[in-house]
Amino acid sequence: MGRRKIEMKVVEDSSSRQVTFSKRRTGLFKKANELATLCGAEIAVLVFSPGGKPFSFGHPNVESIADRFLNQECPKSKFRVSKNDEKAGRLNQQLEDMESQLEAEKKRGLVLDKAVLKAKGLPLKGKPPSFGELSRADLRKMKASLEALRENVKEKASEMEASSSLLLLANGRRDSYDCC
Amino acid sequence: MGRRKIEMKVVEDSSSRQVTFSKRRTGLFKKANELATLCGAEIAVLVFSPGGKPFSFGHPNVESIADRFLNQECPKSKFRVSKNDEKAGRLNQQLEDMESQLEAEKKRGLVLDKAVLKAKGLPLKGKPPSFGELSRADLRKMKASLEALRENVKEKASEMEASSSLLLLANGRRDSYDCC
DNA sequence: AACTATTTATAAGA
DNA sequence: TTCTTATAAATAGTT
Repeated sequence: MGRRKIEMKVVEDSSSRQVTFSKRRTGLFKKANELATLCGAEIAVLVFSPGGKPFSFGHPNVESIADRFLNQECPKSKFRVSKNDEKAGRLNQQLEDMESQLEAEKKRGLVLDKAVLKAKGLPLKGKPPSFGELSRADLRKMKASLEALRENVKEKASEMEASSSLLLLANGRRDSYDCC
Repeated sequence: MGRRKIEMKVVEDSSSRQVTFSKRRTGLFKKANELATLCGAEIAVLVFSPGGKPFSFGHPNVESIADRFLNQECPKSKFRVSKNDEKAGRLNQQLEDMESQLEAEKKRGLVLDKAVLKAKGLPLKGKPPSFGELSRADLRKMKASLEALRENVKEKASEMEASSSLLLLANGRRDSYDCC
């Protein structure tokens, strides 16, 4: 879609590849956002750049979508690639509200308030850890999340939601210790 | 992108919305595939249609992406928690210092005050720590995190969000073994 | 980061 | 639904 048509194969030049990645990732997230907005669809996009850096987009948020998929595709199939599952779920449509809220926050340039508030309330929902070992794992996550925050706090509105997910995980996932 | 430009708001007509969803979902997956192909990126896209039907795209597949995350984002070597170093009281004081420092950063355009307040309250607010060990660990973590925050609060947040997303997915998978 | 020439995606229409 | 086509968007190569 530009001056020339390009072959659909990996871009050899490292520099060009990085540029292409940046442009196309932006485009992909924009498309995802439009689909969510126009159709009231729930969408989550997870991406690892060629350099191994993670990016994501979620509407209304990645976490709920992931949970939803996991819960209904659980029976054996779990996650599969490019399959259209016919199992029906429930349409949750307060997307417009989210949109405008995020838009307002975006203008302020800062969108972590909600993430924080949300994260704050969730730790209580997890199963109470019996031993310090579990909490420590949580805290490790928290540390990681905050370090990430340090590196990266300026963002687009759409990214705020995923942030909350991270904080949520950091604070609430008691069962995550066994992955580290 | 067609005969006419359309408003970026939910398509009211149910039929049209369905058509738009189908077309755009196809387009989104195509874009995701191109990004993966051109840049060697790993991508997962999860979508719930307005009717609640799930669709997904993965390159190479969602699970591998989650696993990849776990392997690189949860190194055991990092974020170790020392057992007993400082007293809770002192940590609290440090947290407060951190808070005021962040307050200064806020004026520079970074709003993390709420994050700090939240973080500060969390350890004390959660389940009453039967073992002081937990509280101290919490505070220690928070302190470290906030120090990091103070250091430098700027970058792209997308990375951390993706991390959370993938973490969630990974955890979700593990959690769902029960019902599979 | 910006800027175009082109290629793509897609809103309407059939 | 699938195809067609006029336009809007995305973006490859360039500055």
